[in-house]
Amino acid sequence: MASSQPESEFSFPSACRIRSGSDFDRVYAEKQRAGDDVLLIFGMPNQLGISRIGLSVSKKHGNAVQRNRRKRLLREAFRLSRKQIPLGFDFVLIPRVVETPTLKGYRSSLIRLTKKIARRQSAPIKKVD
RNA sequence: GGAGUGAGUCGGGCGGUCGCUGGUGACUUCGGUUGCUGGAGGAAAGUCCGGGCUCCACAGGAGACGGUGGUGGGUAACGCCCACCGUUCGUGAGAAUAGGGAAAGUGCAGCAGAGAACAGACCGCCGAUGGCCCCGGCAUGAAAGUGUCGGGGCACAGGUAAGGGUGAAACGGUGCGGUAAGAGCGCACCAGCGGAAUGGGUGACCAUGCCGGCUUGGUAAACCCCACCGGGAGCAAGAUCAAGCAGAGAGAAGCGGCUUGCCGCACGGUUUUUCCGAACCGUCCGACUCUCGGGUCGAUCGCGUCGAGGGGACUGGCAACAGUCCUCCCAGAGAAAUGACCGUCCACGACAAAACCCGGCUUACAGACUCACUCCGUUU
RNA sequence: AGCCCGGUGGUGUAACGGUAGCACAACGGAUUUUGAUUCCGUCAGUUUGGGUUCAAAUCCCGGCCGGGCUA
Repeated sequence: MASSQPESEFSFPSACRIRSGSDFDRVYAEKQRAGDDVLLIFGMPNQLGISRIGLSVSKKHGNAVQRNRRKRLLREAFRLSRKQIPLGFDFVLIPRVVETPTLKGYRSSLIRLTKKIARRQSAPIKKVD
């Protein structure tokens, strides 16, 4: 990802998503996690210089519409908060079962928990301010 | 105006900002950037049927197993749809209907009840006939008695399914005759069953009268019989390419002889060494290279411009639907695209999101609207 | 996404179409100084809606819930 483009700060290209099952398994195997009332996050550093997210929404959240709703809110939260999220990590986001999820809640949890994981990692990480 | 029945349509709108994604054009440092444009449903759902498509299997027939079950149409096909018939429900518009066969055969019916399937006598009724008892007459006899006729009684044999009660169901109903009491025992009408006939209908079936024996029950979503249909699996099907790993063959650097572990020659390495030559070791495995077929991760196709497609008009048909012409191209992802925020309007937005594609069925659903029809009330 | 199973008290399980049993658990009582054990009793169920049948946990058709297999 050394190439630089005039890409908007709020964009969300497909390169920022974890796409393969082996990547998911690696993140789970690292067992670095942080959580609160609305979210549970697994994380580990990658060597890409960019942070990626993967989503895992269980059937407990309801039907396909309810599950899609939560995934979209999480993606939106990530997209709008990319400046505040540490770079160079793979995160797997698992929402907890909540009746009415909100974008605000997901954004604040996402920022707080990803920073928590990044701080915990002893490996040298560069942060965005 | 109220209540309702049936069929159908829609299922938040508009504007802005930031994003995602397919197609296409331009630019490109080949990473992308950018213009235009498309981007969930009536059920996308449940996966209950039917097809297309793909692979596997496959001579034909019968049987087994499974499914369907009024009739006639529609359809690629169906368990779907349309029209009609029968039955049941509703004042009605209409609704529901797995609706072939029980006089092919087998089985089943708890409890209650007297009796439950070519049934049955508990109470009741009768007791004509037979039996027993009493009284009287006559005959016979010396008498006891016996026989016979008449009258009365008992309810013993027995007769009786009209009445009671049980049950989901009790072997037709009403009336007259009949009888000891009764009974389709006889007759009339009604209901039901069977038969042939006439008329209508393609048909299911309907209508009409006639004849028959007087009755032959229920259950096949029990086994079964009859008719018709069905090969199996499913896009995680399947096809192409193919890291890695494993396999086979060949090569580099081995062949020959026989006494089968030795000899001969060839080659490679080490030592001695300028070279030749000599001595020793090796030419076994492994590694390496090439080829081959199979094939995992992954990639591409399947896969969405072309379909049993959508819209419109006309024609045929009661309709489902079919035909002709014109017109349109209308989601295509792959950890999986439609979202977020702001403003604004209103009946404040239900159920719910494609994953190979179609035709149905079933189930969920805030509300809004259209058409046709029925009943009740009011006015004229 | 496709395919395939199952559902009986709180739990584990029985029941040719004919009164839904059994064990454990829970509760109450007796025995015991108390508790355990033992004995007696009580409570509680066919996942749900229809249909067939005189009668359905059972047969048939939908819904709901749970589980499994296929990369």
